[in-house]
Amino acid sequence: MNFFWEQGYEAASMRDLLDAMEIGRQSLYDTFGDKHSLFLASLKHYYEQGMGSVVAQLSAPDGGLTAIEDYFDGMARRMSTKPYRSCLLINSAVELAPHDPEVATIVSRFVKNLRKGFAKALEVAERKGEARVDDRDAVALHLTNSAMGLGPMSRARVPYKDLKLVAEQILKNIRA
Amino acid sequence: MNFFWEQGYEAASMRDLLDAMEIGRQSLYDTFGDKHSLFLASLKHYYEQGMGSVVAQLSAPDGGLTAIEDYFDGMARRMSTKPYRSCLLINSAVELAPHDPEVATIVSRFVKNLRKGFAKALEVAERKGEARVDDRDAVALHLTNSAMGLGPMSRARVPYKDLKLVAEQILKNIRA
DNA sequence: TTAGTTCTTGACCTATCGGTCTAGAATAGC
DNA sequence: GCTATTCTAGACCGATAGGTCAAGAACTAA
Repeated sequence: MNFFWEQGYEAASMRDLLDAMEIGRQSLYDTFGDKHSLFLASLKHYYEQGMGSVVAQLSAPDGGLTAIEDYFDGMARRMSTKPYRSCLLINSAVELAPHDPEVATIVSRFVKNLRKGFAKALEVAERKGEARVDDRDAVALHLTNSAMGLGPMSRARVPYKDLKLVAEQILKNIRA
Repeated sequence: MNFFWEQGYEAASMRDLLDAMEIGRQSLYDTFGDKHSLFLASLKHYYEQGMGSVVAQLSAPDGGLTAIEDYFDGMARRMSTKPYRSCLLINSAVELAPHDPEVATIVSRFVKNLRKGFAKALEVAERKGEARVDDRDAVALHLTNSAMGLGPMSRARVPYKDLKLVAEQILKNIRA
């Protein structure tokens, strides 16, 4: 997963992956079948063990604006650590989704969940009086778009301080 | 250029490129050298003949808010036309920039110019009384991030009406 | 101890990758 | 009409891609 995350799908050769995983060739093929299946397993793992819980925290009943802030701060920080890997789901959306239906399905589900998460967080924030938005769904969509933007930004080597500035600006726009 | 734009760098084989370009194999190698040089030529062409002028229009002395609006509307529209190609510069940032210094340089220059363009448009908008922003550079950065977000969004098949909604929301945030 | 399973090693396979070479066809300039 | 350059067609190249096979090593359980 980490290797695909850094290198992308096509640029990661099975040789490199085997070296990185430090297992035997046959073990890998016995366990995962082929490269594409291995990638799908990686992407699902990333989603379920990684981003899934991060997205889920947006829907926390006591989250609200803090949950949104944590999301963007966390993303900005993760995006800016040593190997600039961006986010595997965003990378996959760009590189593979157009000609890989299975990847497209996973990516699409992620985007929908993220959008729902933001909508929920906004709802809580409104109830707590932290935010005031006229069209909650449109704002949730805008937040989703901003989240996706951080991927290309980090790969373009935009430094942490600027990503942090983006995160602050996003929050400023919805804060009451 | 169009083929790379749709398929990405690695996924586009020289065979496919030759078919798409409808020229002889040797003509291509004589003219461009190799695949990587061909790609760089494509990316530069895309930048100079395509995005360059779009970005430049942001700095138009009479642009202001309208220029920003046109930029996002245009992007949303272009992103949503038949083959969902996103933007070649954003695609390249994600797929290649981390391990391709030459691509990284072009992409980085693009991001900087886009940011400057937004800053200039905001300056004009403020002077015309169309917008009021507290930290112009931070807002420009935020707009840049939003622009980058449209790439992954379109590749994730988010429909036009939603991208349009994102564009409207962006404008709403800076309008006076 | 021993039988059965799992893991590792590395030789091996075919297909395709990017790229070269050559010889003929077309197209220019004069 | 002739020469020189450019383009095309397609055979060809080594390297490497993803993937298979077979045999031995290591571990597990009774």
